[in-house]
Parts: sequence; C-alpha cells; structure tokens
Amino acid sequence: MTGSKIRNMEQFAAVTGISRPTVSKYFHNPQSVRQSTRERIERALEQHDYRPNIFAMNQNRKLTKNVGIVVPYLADPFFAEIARNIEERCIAAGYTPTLYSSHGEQSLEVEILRSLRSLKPAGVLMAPLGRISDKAAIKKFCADVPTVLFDSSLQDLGIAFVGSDNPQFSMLIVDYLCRTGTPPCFFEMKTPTNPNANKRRQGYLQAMSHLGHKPTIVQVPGEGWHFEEIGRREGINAIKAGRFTTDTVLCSNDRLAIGFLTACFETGLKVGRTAGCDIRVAGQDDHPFSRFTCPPLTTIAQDYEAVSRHAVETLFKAIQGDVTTHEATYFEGKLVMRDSA
Amino acid sequence: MTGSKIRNMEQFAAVTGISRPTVSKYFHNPQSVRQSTRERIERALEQHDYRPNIFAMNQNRKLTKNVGIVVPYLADPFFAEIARNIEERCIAAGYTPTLYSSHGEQSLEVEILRSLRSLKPAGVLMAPLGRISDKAAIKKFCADVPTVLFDSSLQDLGIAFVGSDNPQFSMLIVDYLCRTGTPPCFFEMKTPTNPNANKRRQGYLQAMSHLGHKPTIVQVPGEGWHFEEIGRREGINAIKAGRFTTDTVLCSNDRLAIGFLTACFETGLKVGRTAGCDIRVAGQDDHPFSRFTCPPLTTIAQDYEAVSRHAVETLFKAIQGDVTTHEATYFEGKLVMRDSA
DNA sequence: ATATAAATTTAACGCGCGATAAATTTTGGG
DNA sequence: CCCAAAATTTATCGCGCGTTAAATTTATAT
Repeated sequence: MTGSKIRNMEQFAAVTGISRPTVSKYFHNPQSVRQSTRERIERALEQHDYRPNIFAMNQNRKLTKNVGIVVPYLADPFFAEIARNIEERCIAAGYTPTLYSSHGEQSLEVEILRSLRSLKPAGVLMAPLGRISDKAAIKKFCADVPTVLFDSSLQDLGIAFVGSDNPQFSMLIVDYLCRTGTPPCFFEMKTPTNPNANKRRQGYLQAMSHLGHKPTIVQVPGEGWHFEEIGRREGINAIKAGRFTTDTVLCSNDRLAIGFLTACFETGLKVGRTAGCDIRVAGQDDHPFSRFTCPPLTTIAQDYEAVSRHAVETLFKAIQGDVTTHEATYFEGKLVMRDSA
Repeated sequence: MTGSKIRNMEQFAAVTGISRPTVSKYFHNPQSVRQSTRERIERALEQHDYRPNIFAMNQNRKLTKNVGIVVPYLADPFFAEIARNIEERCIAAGYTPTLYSSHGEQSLEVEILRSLRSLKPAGVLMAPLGRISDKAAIKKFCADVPTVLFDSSLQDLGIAFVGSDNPQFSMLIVDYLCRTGTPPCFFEMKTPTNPNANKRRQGYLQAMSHLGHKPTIVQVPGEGWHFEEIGRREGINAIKAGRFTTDTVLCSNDRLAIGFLTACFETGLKVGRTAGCDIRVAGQDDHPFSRFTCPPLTTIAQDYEAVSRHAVETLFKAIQGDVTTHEATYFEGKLVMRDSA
C-alpha cells in the first residue's frame, strides 16, 4: 500500500495506465474488459484501495446496483434470518442491499418506500406489513420499481409473490395431531396482521372437516407485533374461561405459541405428548426460538431457504428483463416433531 | 397533486418562484430561510412531492447526513431492538440511518466499514463483534469517521463508549441469589465473544468473595453466535458430568440461559425457586424472550433505552464539534425477578 | 502478412446539486 | 421615510463519474 491518496477515477486510471472510460467499464462489469486490462486494474486496486464514489456513480445512471430489502418487523428473528439470507444472495450477485424495517407501522412502511425511490434501486424485495399496509402506496411503488413481495401476499401487487403454502401447513399439522391424539383447537388473533393467518385457519377448517372432526377456533383480541405477549395474556384468559374444548391446541404461528406455552406454565398446565401431560401445543413457522422452548415446540418449518432463494432469483430475472406475468410461488412446509405435541 | 413531473431542484424552484440556492438552503435547514419563503416552499412541496436527488446532494458535500449503525448479529432480537431504538433517534434528529449486521463474521464487519466510508457518514454507531474484531481496521476507521462504540468495548477506540456496568450486573444478581438461596455457580462460554463476559465473570468472583462463598465457574466450549444451542448442548453435558456444585446457576447472558433452561428440561431438572424445584437459573440482559421462557427468566435488565439515548447524544455532540477526550459510560442494570430463580 | 473484429483511447458533454461572491431586494427599527 | 442588516437573487464553478461518438490500437482468423 503506497501512501498516495487517490481522489477520483481519473487519478486511479492514471496509475493503472489505462484510460478512465475503460476503468469505468471495468467497475461496471469486470468481464467486459480484456483479461490483461483486468489484471492491470486489479493489481493497482490491491495497492491503492480505491473505490469509485458511490454518489457520483449512481446519480447519472438510471439503474443503480442498489437493492432494497423491507421487512415488517426486524425484532422478530424470523425476519432477521430471512433478511440475512436475502442480503447474502444480493451481495453474491454483485448488488448492494439496504435493509429496512417497518417496525409494524404503516407510516414507516410508506416512508421507507419514499426513501427507496430516491435510491433508484434496481429492485426491491419486500415483506409487507399486511392488513395495515397502505395498499395504494405500495401499488404505486410497484408500478415504478421492480418489486418482489414475499412472506405476506398483497393482492397481486409486484412482479411476483414468494411465500409459503399456508393451508398446507395447517393441514399437515392437523393431520399429525389427529393421528397422534385428540383433534386440535385453533388459537389465533382475531385481527391477524397478514393474510397468512386466514389461510392457515382455512387449512385448519378444511383438514378438520376432511378428517370428520368438529373444529373449534379460539380467537383473541390484540393488536401489534408483540405476539408472545398476546399469546400469553389471552392464552391465560382463554384457558381460564375454558374455551379450549380439547387438550390439543394448534397456534396460528410460533410466536403466539411461545406466549401460549408461558400461559400454560403460569396456569399450571403441563405441556407435552407423554402420559401425565395436560395439554399438547403446536405452532407453525419453526421460529428460531422454537427449538428452545420448554418443552421444545412441535411445528411446521417454513422453507425460508427456498423462499429467499426464489424471491431473489425472480427479482434478478425481472431486472434482466425476463418479465412475464405476475406469478405466485408457495413452498411447502415440513413437520418438525418435538416434545410439545 | 398536479401531474407535472419535477426532475430537479431548478424546476422545483421555478414552481415555487424562489431561486434555487434559497431552495437548496431550505433543504439543508428549513429554519435558515424566512418564514414566508419556507411556507411557499412547503406549500409547493405538498403538491409536487419533489425530493432532492440524494446522490447529487451527497457527492459534493464533505459531510452528509448519513449515520451508520452496525450491530454484530441482527438475528439476536436484543440487537434488533437497540438498533431500532437508535434508528428512531437518528431519524428524529434529521439524519438518515443505515443499518448493518456483521452476522458474527470478521470479514463482514471489515467490509461494512469499507462500505460505510464511501457513504461519507457524519458519524457511526457501532457495536463491534468483540474478540474476533479486526481491531486495526476499526481503529483506522475511527480515526477517519466519528464513531461511538456501544455494547462491547474495544480498547479505547472511537470518540466514546456507551454500555452497561457489567460487573455491577453480576454483583447484583449474585447478591440476590445468595440472599434467597444457595450461592450460584457461573455458567459461561470458554471463549466469549466479547469482553462483557469477562467483566461479568469478574463481578461474579468479586461478589462471591465479598459474601464469603467459594466460586464455581463452569466454562464450556463453543464458537459463534448460536448461544442458545451452546447453552443447551453444553448445559446437558455439564449437568450430566455433575459440574454444577450447587443448585443455583447464573448464566453469563440470557441467551445462554435460554438454552440452559432447555438443557434442564431435557435432563428432567425442574427449574424454579419454589419447593419441589431442582435448580434455580438466572440470566443477564433481560432479553426480549426472557419474559416467555418456562419458567420466566430471572435476570438483570440492561438499560438499553439509556444506552441508545446516550450513544446517540454523544455522537451528535461530537459531530457538532464538542469533541473532548474519549469517555466511557456504563449504565447500571436492574434486577428483574421472575420465576426461574 | 492481411483483413476484420474487438478493445481501447480521446474528447467532450451532462447529471443534479453544493458552494460562493457580488448584486439586489426585503425587512424592521428609529 | 430612511438606513443598516438580513435575506434573496444572479451568475458561475466544481464534484466524480456515466455516456457517447469517432479515432486509434490490439487481437484473431484467414
């Protein structure tokens, strides 16, 4: 590393002995220049750690290499994990991802889209808030920026949707629960944050009907993204009110289930699938913490490896112009048997 | 909203009937223009939703309004929460925060600093990886960009450090545990990720010595950021090997404790502080999930409201030139009594 | 060696805004 | 109504790079 400070591409090009337009071309796509040229640039790059000014680069280019990643609630480790997964894939593809969290608020989600516009992103991967999203604002955004929605579908907005086959989730776990014990009640929030919950309820109803059992749905109040607290507080209420008609409870999602496990603990119900247990509890998602509840939570694992991979691939295809019609992809979940049910 | 598309500040200025330099001044600081002028601009702003081109804005300004926020591992909800808190404070102060996670990897942390440089941030708030951080790289970065370190201290790098009084944490909980039952063993990773763990061990030793008890430290192997899994796996090993000399275990942090609770469950140990329980378990941090373990985890709550507030305030002071000498601030924790100990 | 295609160089403009200096207008106090 | 101070306008550069067209060099095939 020589001490010389390089201020711009002009000076860097001078060091390499190559003209600036060619150097510029290299940074745009290293494969677009001759190998000998590439090697000379890269040799100089090792000695001077020059980087093109990111602001100057982007201002005069209609399409940047920026990619926006928007999740509804980053304090949920599920979204943190999937965001990380997506982030890595974007970097590997030579893009610069920027991560945003809507923190459960409509106003923030809208503001994020505003900010994103000014970044002129090549594309955006977005998990919308869901029910409380400003659909009109998102629709408008999708019209201007190639956007792939994931996790939570929003009408047919964006160039594609990638998520999970939620009805299949519920049907799978209902089938398992019925095979191994009493048919489950379904525990959920009355006003769920996103449509996935509705599809899971449908799946539950369908599976129960198919197996010839009478369904019981326990809906509880609660707003916002503190699902564990809602599961705990309203779980206690529902247990005390005797709203669960069988000794098996299927929760709409894992975070609700984690809170419900606490509710069981605090009301003295022993959770598990062995003799001497009072209640079986199952979730859906395979949340990172589900492995560590007591007892560990039986659940349906989202294939978020597949979701993130397909979402990213779809976006990059669309960016490269292989735009077709809107397409929705749903990945199946897998049963994860643990000790809670 | 009129249909006219405004492409740049020139055109927007024309619409308002005000000159471009004045409009520019407004965007730099709305208070710097006359009220009547401000009102005219804001009226036009409502009709045309024009925003200055962010790239053009920043390229020719030595100091931007960007602020970098770097956390070591975003999939840990603790960091997600504190990042969110810091983010909001930055926005409220008129800055544009960008969030990065090192994902537990040195190479990524270094790369993030490289990227941050090219964003010309006004300042950076960084929770370093700790032990595996590339200290030289961070030192170099701190020399160029005003940086406040938080959560995990790294020598005396940066303009300030803001974190928790870790020895106090351990002393507080040791005192509590000794008052209410048998003195605790200390459960930790052999090679902790950051210096906080060492300070907590010191606090434990000091408190035990002060109270006249013989300390027992159980160190277990394990690398990376999957603390829960390490706590579970190595917890089982340590329990089976009879390494815990008393029926009370103080874990170095909550995530380890969450895993250790699972270990207790899987080895048949009943956790709690009531008659009939086999073991008491306590953590440190008040992790968002600690409220929902079974039993809920007794722990020491980090004051991350105070940490994030003071970190942001310190940074903005430094940015405004009130740079003094390096200063470290440590906030005390509060005992959160729950049912695990 | 020669023709042809491919890569590079040269030259020059534009992007949208920051920044500045000098000229002009507006404001507010007496 | 006048004047000094404050705010705004006018005019003009510069930032660092993208982009283009024409001229030139280099590589590849015949």
